[in-house]
Amino acid sequence: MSETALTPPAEAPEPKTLVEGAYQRLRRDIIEGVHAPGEKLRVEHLKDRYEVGAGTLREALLLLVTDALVVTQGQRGFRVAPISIADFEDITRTRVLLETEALRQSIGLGGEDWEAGVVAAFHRLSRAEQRLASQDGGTTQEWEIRNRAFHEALIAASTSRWIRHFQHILYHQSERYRRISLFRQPIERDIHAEHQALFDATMARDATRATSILTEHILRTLDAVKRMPADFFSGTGKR
Amino acid sequence: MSETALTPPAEAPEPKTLVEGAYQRLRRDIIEGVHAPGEKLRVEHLKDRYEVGAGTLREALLLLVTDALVVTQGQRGFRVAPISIADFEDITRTRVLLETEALRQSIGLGGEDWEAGVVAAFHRLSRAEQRLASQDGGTTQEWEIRNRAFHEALIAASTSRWIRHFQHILYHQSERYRRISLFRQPIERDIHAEHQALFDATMARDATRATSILTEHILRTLDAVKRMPADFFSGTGKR
DNA sequence: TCAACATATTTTCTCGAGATTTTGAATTTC
DNA sequence: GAAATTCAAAATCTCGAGAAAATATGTTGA
Repeated sequence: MSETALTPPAEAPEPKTLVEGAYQRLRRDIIEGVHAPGEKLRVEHLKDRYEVGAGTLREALLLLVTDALVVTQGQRGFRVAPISIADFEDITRTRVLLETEALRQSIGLGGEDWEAGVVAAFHRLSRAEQRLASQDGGTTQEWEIRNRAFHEALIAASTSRWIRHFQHILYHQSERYRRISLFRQPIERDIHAEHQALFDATMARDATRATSILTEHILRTLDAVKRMPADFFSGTGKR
Repeated sequence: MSETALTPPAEAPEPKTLVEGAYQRLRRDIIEGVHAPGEKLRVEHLKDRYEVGAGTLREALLLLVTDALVVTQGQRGFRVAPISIADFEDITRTRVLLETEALRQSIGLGGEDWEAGVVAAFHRLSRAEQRLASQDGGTTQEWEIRNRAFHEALIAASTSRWIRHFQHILYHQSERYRRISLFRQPIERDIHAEHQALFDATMARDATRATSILTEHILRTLDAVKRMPADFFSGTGKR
């Protein structure tokens, strides 16, 4: 049994339909910057790249509106959602608000299954970080997936579907920015230390300390992006 | 110049396209319970009612997925999002989390324009409540619209687009439940008193008191729904 | 040289029909 | 009688072409 079978693919829930398939590939391409922020998404053009009909691609784009990765207005087609420092600051602070609340709930309510999930996710992430540090075949994409899995495991025991839903959306959003910041300034060693501290506080059921660490942890990425050249965001995809 | 021209219709931003038109009408029908929670939404059936093509209606349904008023899975079509007491409790508590934070920001940052907006919205709401109390041509729908306008005016000065976005979604959700509770137990006189207290605390820039009142105010609807017969939620639209 | 207008091209939006899949009923088998 | 299988009906998903709108281009006149 392969590893991907044990890990219900957090990213790819097996596309049951052409629309879902196009949706997933489009989403990944937008997050990875293949389609630049603000860029116009012409249906006729894209239907070749993703090998589906025009109507099908339109539906996929409509689904991306749900994730706020694509915007559409009136009769003027689709466009990749623009990015800006102000937007990322907003995303980050809202994420802190939701994710700390969810973590607080998890620590208060989580049972053994939740604990086991956190331990497993932390272990996986740690291994990926080791591999990344030693240049031993570790990929950023692998780390990205396991990082999200860890964050989601932390809040998995939250009773609030809605908080988890919104947190999911915001995580996708910040992924776009994180990718930019990593491009300039590769992963630093102390991210693992942050994760370790977060893990320890969580397992000790110390909600105050855990949420505090989580807040710092999330805000740190904001600082990294803030330090980037300001014109980085206005360069592409206008008009 | 009519009143609706001055008030950029918070509900109907002028459908520029058939999809948007069908989307708006469908959304209203779902919120009003024309399509019961859990009910299957057959495209062939609905395209007659809304007088659009099948593909167009599909796109409208996809847009409703964004608002989480419609759910879709794999190859099994569309369905009105189900409701439950647990879900409403979740919605309400998440709303409290977001809306109090947004109100706190507004009170801290809001300028004269924001104040003027709050005053105007409160005035409109008060008049609607007077009319409703005196049976003088006041409609519940009018009250509903102005109630939302008031709540949105309160947090209009928040810097967070994302919080406002999520709050907007949750408000639509709770509208479905509120409609049910009003059906059983009509508006009580003290709702106006709550609004008055909330208004006063906000204008006094007392963030602590204002958020406290807002929390109570929102939770009160939850209590009303909780007191309803439990089988109210499982009655319709199964399978 | 610039602005305003009219035209042409591109793009979006909309629709109906065909291919797949799911659902439901009837039949068969244990 | 209940479970499994088979077959028919219904519904979803998908596609390409035509109508409407927006954008780009070219022309005319001051």
